[in-house]
Amino acid sequence: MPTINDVAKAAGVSPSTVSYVLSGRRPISAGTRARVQAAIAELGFHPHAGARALASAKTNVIALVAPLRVDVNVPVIMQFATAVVTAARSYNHDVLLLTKDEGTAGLERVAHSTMVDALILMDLERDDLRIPALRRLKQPSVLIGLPSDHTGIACVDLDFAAAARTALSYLAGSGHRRIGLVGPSPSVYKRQTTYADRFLSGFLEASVDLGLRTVTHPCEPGAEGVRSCMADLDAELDGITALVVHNEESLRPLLDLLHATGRRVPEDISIVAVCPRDVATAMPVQLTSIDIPAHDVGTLAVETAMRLLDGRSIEYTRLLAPSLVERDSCREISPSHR
Amino acid sequence: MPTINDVAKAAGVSPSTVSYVLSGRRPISAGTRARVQAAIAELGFHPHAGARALASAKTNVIALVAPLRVDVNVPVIMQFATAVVTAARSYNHDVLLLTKDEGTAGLERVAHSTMVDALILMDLERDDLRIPALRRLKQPSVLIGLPSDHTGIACVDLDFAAAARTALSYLAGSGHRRIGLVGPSPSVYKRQTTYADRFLSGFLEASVDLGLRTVTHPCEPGAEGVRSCMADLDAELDGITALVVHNEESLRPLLDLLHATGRRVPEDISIVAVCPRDVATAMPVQLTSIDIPAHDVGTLAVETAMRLLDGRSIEYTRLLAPSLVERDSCREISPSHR
DNA sequence: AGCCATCGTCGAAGCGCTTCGACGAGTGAT
DNA sequence: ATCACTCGTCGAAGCGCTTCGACGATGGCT
Repeated sequence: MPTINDVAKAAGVSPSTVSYVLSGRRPISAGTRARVQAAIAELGFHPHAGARALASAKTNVIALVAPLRVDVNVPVIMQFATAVVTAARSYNHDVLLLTKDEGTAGLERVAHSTMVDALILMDLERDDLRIPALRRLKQPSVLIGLPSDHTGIACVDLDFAAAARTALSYLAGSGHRRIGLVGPSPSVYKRQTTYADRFLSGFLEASVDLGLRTVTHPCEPGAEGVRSCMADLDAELDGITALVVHNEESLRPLLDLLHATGRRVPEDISIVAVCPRDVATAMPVQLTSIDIPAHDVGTLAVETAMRLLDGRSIEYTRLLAPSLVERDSCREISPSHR
Repeated sequence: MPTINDVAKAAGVSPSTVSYVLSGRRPISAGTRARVQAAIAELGFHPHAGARALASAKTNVIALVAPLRVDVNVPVIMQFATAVVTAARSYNHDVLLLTKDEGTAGLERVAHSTMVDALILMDLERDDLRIPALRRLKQPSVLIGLPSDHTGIACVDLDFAAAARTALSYLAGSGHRRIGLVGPSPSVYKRQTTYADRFLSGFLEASVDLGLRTVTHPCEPGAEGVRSCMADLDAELDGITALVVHNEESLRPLLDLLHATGRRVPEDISIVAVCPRDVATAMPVQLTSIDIPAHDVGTLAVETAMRLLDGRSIEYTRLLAPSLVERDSCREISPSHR
């Protein structure tokens, strides 16, 4: 492996000049620059990352802390990760992948040993223990999610409350008055993942504002979970004409159940799903849905981290506006039936 | 951030002694060790990763190159990644996540700049362009997959040929004589992902050996793809009594189709799936399946990398034996019907 | 008693890069 | 012609760690 000294000799300049060519931090004449670049190319020189980190106090690496359980929301996690890696690369950074399992200790390990310049975390809980730890780090962090006490920490997420409102006002606009919410699984609530709460409160508020009769229920995974969730919803409110489904995993079994029980979508019951676009379109009925913009959120998280790193101003809380796409799972209720 | 010098002063020893306490490479008296450790704890000292990498020529980081497209096999990718990260941590290593999109350039970048000690790649193609590049790196690499020319490079994977044989001989053992293969999507074949080929040739060989009538077809994703795949299979061979499905995405639509066309599983048609356990059990009919042991493969890949790193011997090609788990999607054909 | 190993510790030399201050050579204004 | 800059380059210091050789102190042998 050639070093910067080898390059310097080959180009007939000093090592510092090579460094300045690389970084552009000082003016270098066109001729010198060309010679240096030629030498770099010829020798196949790549600066040693460790040496660089040591001398410059920057690693050009960001940590991504992901929940690598298999249980939850795998495709969404994957989309976040993809977006983060891609965006990071576009800023000439790499991504160190940590599991949420390592908890606070993992964050401190990579931060204290100066392996990363910044951290991006996903799957935050309401009172996430990692937050106080994050505050103590010298590296900035960006959260994908919105825990309760996030003062001074950058947060990026879909505006789930607005998403719930959007879903309801869309349905209300089509004449629906009796609407059920198929929520995430109880374990998501138990884990206090905040998007569940935010969606739920948005849902409840909007249902008051719009004067709707609504009923909500978490939904265990699997066919049995869906069956009992639907049974509960139906028991608590009859004449339900629409469902809002905030539970990717249950979408499929739910459609199966409705089919099996002879409730046609959208003729007998309308559905608005909250899920990634491709999940909505992979169903036998193309679902009208509110997208979870994982790509945008991931990209924005990286962008925010970069701004933080070079001291530019940021908005500490960025909740992306939901967008609803109409497909084939909703129908208008004619005024006579309202 | 305290440095090793601060620790040395606090403990009243030289920096090198601290280093030896940390690394254990030279004997240190119990008393000294205790004082040093106390100083480390008190100051909250964490060695600077860059400095370490520079001085020791080791980063304790391995690269994981994953296909971060959304299109293929997301849960399996995720399981590999999880296993790799977890295993790496157990060897005190971290994981740098790269996308396959970066191609050869990405590998060279992280390798030449000494960001990683070893590389693990997944989703290899038959004549993967990255292999020659890998050979030129000073860091060792481990492949999850089995490209055609892999001499001198460690490979780990499920033995897909054996998996196909296992599936067929299981079905043959239950009296099935006419069997269809629902293969991966054409794009997987086009990409020359080798597991598809290996499974297919295992399938064809075994069908000859066992004297079966078989027919095979790739399967486009989605309901339409499944429909046309089944139509082709039925057209080319009538009286099919069993299907082997080597296509996770199609499992669900396939079951729907069979249901819709009145073919009951397993009464009218038996199914053996090749997919992760949890996919097999998430279906309305619990599927008899051959597991894709992503966790084992990922762990083994890391283990192999570690052996390579400390110069221990390895087996260059490790194909894990398939294991078939019986569930509810197969039935025995009575001799009179054969 | 004398010798050789071994043990435990230290000092110093790097590892490869960035960055700061310095300095000669141009440039424009006076 | 002179001064004051700016431009382009260099040299050296230093980032925080590992590791090699050296060396005094012990201890087990003969």
